[in-house]
Amino acid sequence: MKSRSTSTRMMAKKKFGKGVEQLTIQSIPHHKHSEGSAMVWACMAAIDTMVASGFTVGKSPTVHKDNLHPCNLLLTEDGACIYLSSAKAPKYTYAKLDSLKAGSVVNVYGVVVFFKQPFKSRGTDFCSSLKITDHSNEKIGCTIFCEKLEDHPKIFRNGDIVRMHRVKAQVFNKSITLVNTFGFSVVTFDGVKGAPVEPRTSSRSFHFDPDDQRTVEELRSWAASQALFASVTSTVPLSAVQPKAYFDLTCQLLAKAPVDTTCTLLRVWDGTRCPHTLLKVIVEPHVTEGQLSFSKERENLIADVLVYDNHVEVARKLKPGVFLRIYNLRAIAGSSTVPGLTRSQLQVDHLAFHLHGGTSYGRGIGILPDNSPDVQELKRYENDEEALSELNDSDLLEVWKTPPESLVFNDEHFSSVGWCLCSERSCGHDMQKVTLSEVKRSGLGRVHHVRAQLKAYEPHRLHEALKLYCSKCKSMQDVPDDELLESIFSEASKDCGPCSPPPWVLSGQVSLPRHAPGPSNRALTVYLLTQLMFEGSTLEEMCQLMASYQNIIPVRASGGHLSLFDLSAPFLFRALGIQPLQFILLMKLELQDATDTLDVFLWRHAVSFTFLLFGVRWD
DNA sequence: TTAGGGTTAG
Repeated sequence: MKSRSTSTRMMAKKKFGKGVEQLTIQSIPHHKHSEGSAMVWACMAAIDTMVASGFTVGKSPTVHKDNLHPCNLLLTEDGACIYLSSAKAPKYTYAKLDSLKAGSVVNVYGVVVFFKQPFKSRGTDFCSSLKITDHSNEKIGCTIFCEKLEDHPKIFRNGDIVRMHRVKAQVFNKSITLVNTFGFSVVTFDGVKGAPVEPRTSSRSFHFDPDDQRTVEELRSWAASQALFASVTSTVPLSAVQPKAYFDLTCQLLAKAPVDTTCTLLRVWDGTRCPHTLLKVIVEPHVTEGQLSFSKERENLIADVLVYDNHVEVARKLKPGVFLRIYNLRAIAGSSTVPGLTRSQLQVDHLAFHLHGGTSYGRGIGILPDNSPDVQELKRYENDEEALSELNDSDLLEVWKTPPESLVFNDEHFSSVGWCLCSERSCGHDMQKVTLSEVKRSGLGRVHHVRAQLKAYEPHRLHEALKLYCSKCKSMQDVPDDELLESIFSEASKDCGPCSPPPWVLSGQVSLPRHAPGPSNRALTVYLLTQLMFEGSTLEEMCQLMASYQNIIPVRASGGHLSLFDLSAPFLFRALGIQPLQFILLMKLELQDATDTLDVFLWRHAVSFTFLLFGVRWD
């Protein structure tokens, strides 16, 4: 076996995988050399060329056991060499998507504008369906059949960039489509401009040179300038979920349990708190995989997701702890369609999450690798929540973690003082970043991504971020301290004088006790109004009573005495139009970039995360 | 071979 043609013919007897021809290389002691030396030329999947010289060809002693090639290459100790011919690696050329000819096998680059996670076909393979585009603006559908999931494109979001080798152009419904063919391989890249160009692939080796780097960066830049994704779904955290909406959820799986043959429960969280009350599904503890129960604080952050039909098989393979993106998840409020599963009938108005059967609109479950930027971001949120839980003893924190319900800011109020209001909104991370001056020019009600430098922020102490907010008139004020309270009373005392009280109020005079501070013999005007104090009522009952009575105060029996609830309990003085104030957290950031500066308000959870981020004092 | 994007109806 001295010639290249001989060796090539020999290797063709056996194939391993698709297009890979292989001989085993063994090292043996010098005295066992046999059958002369050989120079062998091998081509592995037409990618890497290897030249091996000074080897001995021998019969494989294990051919009947391993069913591999009948010959071995035996490595001698006298100058045998292997030449890995990276310089001779074929130079790939890539077809533009508007130049595809039916029947041709090509290599292509493209920006993903639609994709489905691999799903089981009716045949032997998993099937990936995607649509890609490039500078030509042609959009080409692609169908990838591979038996192994790891051979499929690792696409996580629209905008990702794929490079495919050896796909065949076919005509279907008068349009060109691409289907994988013999020797197919695919590599995927993050589509975010400026992100590292790191290939996602399970291949042990693949071709990548500076031209590829340039191509990826050019496609990123081009895609950023195009409106490519008119997608109806987007990645939304639990804190921004809207009932009835379809959305993509990036989350961590905490536990799972089969519900029946067509439905599996996934218990997930993303570190954010959904403002809606979430439906909780009952399952038998012995069928639950993962943690069975959680603290009350954590439970409030966990979403129960019901996945159906074809997704049950995918869910079966998931391990608790894994990071997921659930595509085309649906939030449904008022659901009573989980028979026998709800903990009580009171859950009928709670928010349920369903991953319906089928793959329409990319519906499916994808596993995110731990090193993906999305997972890193998720971990930051989750860690923040962990930190908050540990500090749960603080009264202040309790107030902080109890955001008022239905808190709605009035945009006009803030725009009138020239400040930009950043309310809690969802935004896809594939949004293009804009400059601060563009934000200022774009008007109210828009959602933006900006990258800017923090110039200043206030307050510097957490307790100063706590404000009192009126949901009725939208006003906001500092929490009064003793000094402020004193000045409020002092100011009000100057306005004392005769007035006409409402007819349902009794009025009179009382003398201050002799030992009271201030001038002696002072008399104060008093007004008496009827108040109802209720003991033992539920919140719901209190709310019902408020519709019928003017003034209501909830009370309790404490140590044999009548006492008030703590200040967080609602009370009502409708007679004088009093509206209980709510605690909120507010923080102001001053941002700057090359184009402008911008004052930004953060509120609710955004403040807590920012304080943690800045290491601001908690006292 | 398979699928060939375009919502379950729990």
